[in-house]
Amino acid sequence: MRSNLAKNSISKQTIRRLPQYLRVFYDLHAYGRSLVSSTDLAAETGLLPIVIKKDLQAVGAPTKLRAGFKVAGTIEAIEDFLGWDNLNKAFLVGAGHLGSALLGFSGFQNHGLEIVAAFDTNPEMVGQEIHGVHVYHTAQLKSVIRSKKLKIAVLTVPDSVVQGITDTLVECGVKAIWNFASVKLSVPEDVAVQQEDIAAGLAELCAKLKSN
Amino acid sequence: MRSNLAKNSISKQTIRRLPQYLRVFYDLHAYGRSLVSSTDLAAETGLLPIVIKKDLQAVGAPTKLRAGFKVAGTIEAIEDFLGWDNLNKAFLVGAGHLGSALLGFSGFQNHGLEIVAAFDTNPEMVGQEIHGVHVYHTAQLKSVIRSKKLKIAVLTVPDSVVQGITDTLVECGVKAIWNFASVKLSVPEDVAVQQEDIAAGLAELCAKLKSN
DNA sequence: TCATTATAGATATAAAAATATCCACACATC
DNA sequence: GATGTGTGGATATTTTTATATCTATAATGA
Repeated sequence: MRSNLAKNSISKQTIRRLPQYLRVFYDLHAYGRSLVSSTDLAAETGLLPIVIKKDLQAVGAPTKLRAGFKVAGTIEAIEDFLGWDNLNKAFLVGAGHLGSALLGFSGFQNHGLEIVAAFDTNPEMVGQEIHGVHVYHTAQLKSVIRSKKLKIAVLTVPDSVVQGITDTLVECGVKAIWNFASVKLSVPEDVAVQQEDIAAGLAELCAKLKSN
Repeated sequence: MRSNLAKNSISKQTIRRLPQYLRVFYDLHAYGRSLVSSTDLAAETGLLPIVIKKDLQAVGAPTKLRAGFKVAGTIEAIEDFLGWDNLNKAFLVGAGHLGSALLGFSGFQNHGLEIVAAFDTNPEMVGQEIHGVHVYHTAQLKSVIRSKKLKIAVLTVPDSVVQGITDTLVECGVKAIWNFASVKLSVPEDVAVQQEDIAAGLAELCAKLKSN
């Protein structure tokens, strides 16, 4: 029951490394470098040259023979692959600690994401601006999503309410959900969900610590 | 050049799923369930029964034949594996947006982590308490770490300063670093580093969105 | 008592990802 | 001009991870 779209078979791990490459290439570009080899990139990132070669090859990064990858062209290739060449409008539900932190993370501008609205149920929040983003009451979700035609949601709400909110979002035509709650979401097949679990990284760290 | 400690060969992916299992098992325990089958867990988590079986088997979770996994015993097994049965004292450097959000995340108490100090250079922050945690000036890093004998660091500082701070930490005997900055850290072999990259998840979401 | 059934356990297979090896090329150096 | 060298490209291999299949077991219920 897998996706029968070939989807060019670019691996999940490769995709997760792309932002890292992008940051390095931005730096190189700012420094005026026009070419960079996979061995140089390896020194910078801690990855193996072969991994880098294959990853960049996978997104069609342009090269110059015997000289490495073209910096400007590779940035374009990665941004194009991820759809980060244009800003996608998104909204955030749950303007608590984590939500506010995400709103304050200016880095999203470099990552194709522009958060244009936030929602919360806390009366003290509603009507405020957090880092320049207006906070609506969650009751207004439907009308705002529909009027602004938003398709991408960032969820930083408590576990207990996240499925209910998700159902509303799906109803409004939202097609991508970035979920920071620790609950698996039920959504139709055509809605993309990315589950974040902060504890997963901590577990990894603890396991490493133990084995040292 | 791989780790020649056999380290029981428990996979990284399995480790990353353990917190998810732990949450479900806490719930089951709270509801009074004493046994649960992998098929029930599959329905709850969205994972395949076979994955769950192998993961729990890997940490030595106790079972009852034909009836499933023992809830209380499995909690113990996972907590024991991750070292989450005791609270490990940790500290946080960089009490900005993300840092404050992490300090406010009470969930760490369930994840073996107790943040007992925070550090920042912002004079407005220093001396304050954020969610009950005292904020010291970063200049006091060495003395506080040494007097409290802290071994685990959470870094939510800007990319530009993270390596410098890391060097100080290593000098003070810190053995585990959870790094939220987007920079690969250079540390001695005996220091465990877990790199978090928020953009990796976003990249995954964007790729999924594209292929739908 | 006996067949049925749902379970973890064990083993086997498949898929994904990482890594190694070799090659043709164009630049630098002499 | 010749030659050595570092590059991405292509291919092959190994390792890791996910998934499928089969088995013995013990509770259940007729």
